[in-house]
Amino acid sequence: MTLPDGRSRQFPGPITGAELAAAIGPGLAKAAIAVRIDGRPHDLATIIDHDSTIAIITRDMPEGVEILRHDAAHVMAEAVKELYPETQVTFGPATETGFYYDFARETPFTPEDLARIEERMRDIVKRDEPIAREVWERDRAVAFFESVGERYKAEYIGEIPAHEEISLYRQGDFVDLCVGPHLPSTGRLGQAFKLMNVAGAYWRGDPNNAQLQRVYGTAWPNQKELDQHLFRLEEAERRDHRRLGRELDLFHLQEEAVGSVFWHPKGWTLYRAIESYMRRRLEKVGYQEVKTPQLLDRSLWEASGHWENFRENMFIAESRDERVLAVKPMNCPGHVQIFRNRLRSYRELPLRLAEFGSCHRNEPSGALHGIMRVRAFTQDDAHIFCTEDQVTAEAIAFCELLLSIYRDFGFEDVAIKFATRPPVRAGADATWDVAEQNLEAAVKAAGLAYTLNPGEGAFYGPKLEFVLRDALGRDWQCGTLQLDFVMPERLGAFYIGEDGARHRPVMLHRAILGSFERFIGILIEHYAGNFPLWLAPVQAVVASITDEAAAYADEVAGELAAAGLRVIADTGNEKIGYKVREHSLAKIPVIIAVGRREAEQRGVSLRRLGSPAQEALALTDAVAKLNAEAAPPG
RNA sequence: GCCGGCUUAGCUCAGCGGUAGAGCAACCGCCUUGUAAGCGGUAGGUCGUGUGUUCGAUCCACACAGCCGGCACCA
Repeated sequence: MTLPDGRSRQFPGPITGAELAAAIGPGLAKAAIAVRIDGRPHDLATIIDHDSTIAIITRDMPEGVEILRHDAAHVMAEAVKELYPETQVTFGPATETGFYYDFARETPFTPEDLARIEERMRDIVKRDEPIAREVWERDRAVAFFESVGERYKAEYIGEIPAHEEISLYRQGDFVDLCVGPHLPSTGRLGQAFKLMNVAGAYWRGDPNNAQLQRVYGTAWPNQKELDQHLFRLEEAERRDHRRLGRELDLFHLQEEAVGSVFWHPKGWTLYRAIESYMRRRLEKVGYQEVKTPQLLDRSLWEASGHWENFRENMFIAESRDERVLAVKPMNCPGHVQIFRNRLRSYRELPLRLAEFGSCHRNEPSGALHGIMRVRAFTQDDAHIFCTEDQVTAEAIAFCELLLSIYRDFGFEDVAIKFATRPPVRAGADATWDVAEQNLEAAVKAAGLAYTLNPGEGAFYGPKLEFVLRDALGRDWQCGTLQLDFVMPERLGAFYIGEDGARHRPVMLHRAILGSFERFIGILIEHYAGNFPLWLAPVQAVVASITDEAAAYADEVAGELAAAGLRVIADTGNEKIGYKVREHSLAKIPVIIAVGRREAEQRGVSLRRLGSPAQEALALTDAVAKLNAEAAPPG
């Protein structure tokens, strides 16, 4: 047996994973929950009867935690079957932070049911029931599950490929179809789990199927990690952009404009700070800003293919002469109109048209979420018209721009996904071959690592999806780069080449922030509302300590404002401690206190959000210093 | 859109078949203040909307809307 450290051990005959772990050491035997044999995970009870590469999987390894969570799902299913025998079990996998199990049941589970189920799960863990794997003959397994009324399980067996084993796992009186591996016994799960909530979920993810009851839980190797996870959830709640949006007076939402944001002065200041930053970054690298109509005739959407693919999600309007118009759900057809409005020469390529494009999409009501998923939003959209030869250079330049901009917003960790042709699409397969090859070559040329996201491309082309990781470790897909050979053809875009003939341009659809609304939501949560100085809606407050200093406070605020800072004066009749608290809660980055002393010396006392330290400065120095600090990056 | 839950003052939340309460915020006054809550007072609600049951509904039932958690969707 070859072990992970490269050493090998000899055994006289076949041995189980558990015995192997025990042979290595008692500590390992205790922590062991499964064994990896020649790269594949198995139960500890698996008999190893040939020379193999072996690794013991312990409960603190990522692979081990996944098994633990999968077992938690099984224990939950056992608990549910004991408490509610009429319930059918379906699927119950591990997730990122826990597990779920989908149950088929007439009456939905209530929160009280969850408490009962969780209690019973703890009993089952205490019972420490052995978990045993059995391989069954296919027909017998189907007959068995049908006989016990588990129709979903029986149906699923029929879809397991013929060459695969049908394995069942038995714990106590509960038997479940499962590939495993699993723990040796229910006691090994431990008690560091918790049921979280119930939700509806379609059988096999298909809305045409029955809706099942999905019970979510979280599970960890030990209580400490469970507690940490629950604390992270609380932290996420504290940072929730809907909560901070209200507390910081950034925006609100209301029934009369579902899915649209009412931006308040502070929120709009933040929005404009981001917009002007983006505008400057784009101009520097050769984009030209445009603005295209909100309403465009139906015929254009038919030509682009959007009418066919997204009709249900478009807002439709009618003009008085009975033309049918759609409120634009995206900007590309508009940009193509600008491109094809006159003859274009190859000398103009690459032509980069950018728009802070205000779009409307009639999203299903259940999809809406704060300002992250809305019906009215603005994209930092642009379309690059270029030749096939220019694709790689444009793609590399775009990736560099995107990563640099993400860094400026405090996102260092960015993953890339490569999304290939979807099942329903426009354009010939040969066109897709070329597009996918080009995009793959481009991302490789940019020297960036990516993972494949098969079948997730846009209907007109493959795409790169840029996923950033926030301060809480959550992933958000924001940027995109899409390579499109289809739209230029459908909308009749061409340019005159060096040879004097007409050629089709390639179109790159690209966005960095995605939507302003969503990106601002992400920023709020990433920074927990503590924006860096250049983004803070109010950058500084000048608070007077006594009435005597009020006039001077106004003067200081005036000087800072004249230097271009966003500043307010607080000359109200409150103690300085009260003012510091109020403005700290409002997350204003700089609080400047001025009393009689400062007024006499023309100085300020400066304090940063989150720190009790005070800094005494001359007014002129403070203005220069803050002004320099508040300069946007890039 | 689907499943489930929720909806009481600006916010956070009590409450109950006999038409409502707290804290914070707001407003007014006193205090003239030195770095995360000084003190006192005042005002504030068609209990999401509609229909029904009832002598009487914020409370019970039904419908609708919005929101929340998921699912599905995301050009």
